[in-house]
Amino acid sequence: MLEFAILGLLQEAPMHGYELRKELTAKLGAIRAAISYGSLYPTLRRLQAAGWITEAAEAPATAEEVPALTSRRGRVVYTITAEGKERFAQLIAQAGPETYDDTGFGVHFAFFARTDQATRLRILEGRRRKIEERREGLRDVLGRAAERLDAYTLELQRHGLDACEREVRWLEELIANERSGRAPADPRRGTAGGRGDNDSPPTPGTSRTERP
Amino acid sequence: MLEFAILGLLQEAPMHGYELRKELTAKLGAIRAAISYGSLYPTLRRLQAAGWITEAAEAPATAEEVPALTSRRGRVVYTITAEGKERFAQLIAQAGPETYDDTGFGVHFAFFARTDQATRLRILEGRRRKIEERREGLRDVLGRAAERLDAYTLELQRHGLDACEREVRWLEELIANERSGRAPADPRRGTAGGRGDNDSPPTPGTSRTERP
DNA sequence: GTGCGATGTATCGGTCCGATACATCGCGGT
DNA sequence: ACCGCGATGTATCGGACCGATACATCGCAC
Repeated sequence: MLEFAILGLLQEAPMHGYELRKELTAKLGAIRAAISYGSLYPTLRRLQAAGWITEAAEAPATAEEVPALTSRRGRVVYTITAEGKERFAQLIAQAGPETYDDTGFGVHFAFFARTDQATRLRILEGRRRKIEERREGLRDVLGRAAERLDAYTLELQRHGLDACEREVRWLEELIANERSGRAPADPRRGTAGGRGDNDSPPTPGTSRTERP
Repeated sequence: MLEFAILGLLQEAPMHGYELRKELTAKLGAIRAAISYGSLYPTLRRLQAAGWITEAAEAPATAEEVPALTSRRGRVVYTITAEGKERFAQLIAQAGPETYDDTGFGVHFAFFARTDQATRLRILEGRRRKIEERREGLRDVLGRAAERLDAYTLELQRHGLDACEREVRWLEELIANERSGRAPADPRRGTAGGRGDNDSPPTPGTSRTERP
C-alpha cells in the first residue's frame, strides 16, 4: 500500500521524505492517521533498489554559498523513474481483492484521478460487495447471537452496521456517477454551478507511460 | 490489542484456538475483518510463556474410547490464570493514548462490560478528542488546500469528515448515557420498554481479581 | 467410495508501527 | 546576546499483525 501511494505521489512532483509524509498525510488523512517513518524510509529504500525511484542529494545552493562547512546533511530528493510509472500502472491494473479492505480501498480511491474509468468501476463494485458482506455478517450477529453478547458489544455492532449501510449508499452514488461518465461532483454541498468549468476532469485514463 | 482481546474472551470461558478466532471475529466484526492465525497462535504462545494463560490438551474422551490409535492431535484448550485476570485489569487501568486509535478503541469498547465506569468515561472522552482532532484536520484540508487536490481525493475527505462528525455525535450520546449512570440502551431501535429489567447491567466495576 | 467444506493447529516472510536518536534552522523571549 | 523550543529533516530497531501456505481429521452429500 505504501509503495503504491509513494509512486502515485511522486508522479506529481519529486519530493524528499518529510514532504512525502506530509503530502501522504494530507491526501490519506481520511483513512489513516499518519504514516510512520519506520515504514516510509525502508520503503523508499526498497523502491530505489527496485529501480522505481531515484535518490539525489539536494544541490547545496549553487555549490558556492555554504561550503563543506558543517557538512550539511542535505535533504534527499526522490524522483520517480519510467519503470516506476509502469509499476504504478501495473499495480492499478492488478487491483485484486486485497484492494477492497479499508486501507487498500482508501489508498486506491485517493489516486482515482490516475485510474481509468473501467478500473475505477471495478474497484468501487468490489468494495461494495465486500462491505455488503460485512453488513450481512453484522446483521446475522445482531439477529441470531444477540442474547449471547453484552449491551456494549451490541452497540458497537449497531454502530458498525450503520457505517456499513452508509458506505454502501455512498458507493452506490459513486458508481452511478461513474456510469454516467462524470466526476464525483457532489450536488449537496456548496459552489452550486459556479467557478469556471469544473475542478479536475479526472484524466480519463488509458494513458500509460507518457514522455518525461 | 490481541493480547487484551484474548484475555478478555478467555474470562468468559476456556477455549481452543479456532473457537477463540470465531468468537473474536463475532465480537470485533464491526471494527476488523478477522484476526489471522499468524497472529493468534504466536500471541497465545506469548501469553502462556508469561503465565497469563495455561494450555491443556483436551481429554481424549475418558481415556478409554479412541486410544493412541492414529494419535489424534487433540485440540488445545486455553484457560486464563489469576495472573492473566490481573494483567487484563491492569491493561484496562492503563488505557493510554494508544487506546484512542480506531482498532484500540474498538477492542476496548467491546470489553466495556468488564470495565469500570470511570475508565469507560475516560476512554470515550479520549476517543472523542482524537476524532475531533481528525475532524479539524479534514476541515482544514477541505478548506485551505482544496484547490490543490483532485475531485476524488476531495470526495474521500468529505466522506471521512462525515464519518467523523457522525462518530462524535455517537460518542456524545454514549458519554451522556454513561454520565447518567446507565447502560447504552438505545431507545431508537426495537424492544421499547419490554422484556424484564434490562439486558446486562454492565457489571459496574471496581471488581479486581475475584476468586478462581 | 470419494470428494469437499468445516474444523483444527501451525509456520514463514513481509509490511507497517511506535519509540527513539540525532542534527539543523528560525523565531521569540529575557 | 543567548537560550530554548518547535518545525524540519533523516534514520534505525524491535515488535505486532497479516496473508499465504501446509497439513490433518471429520461428516456428509453425491
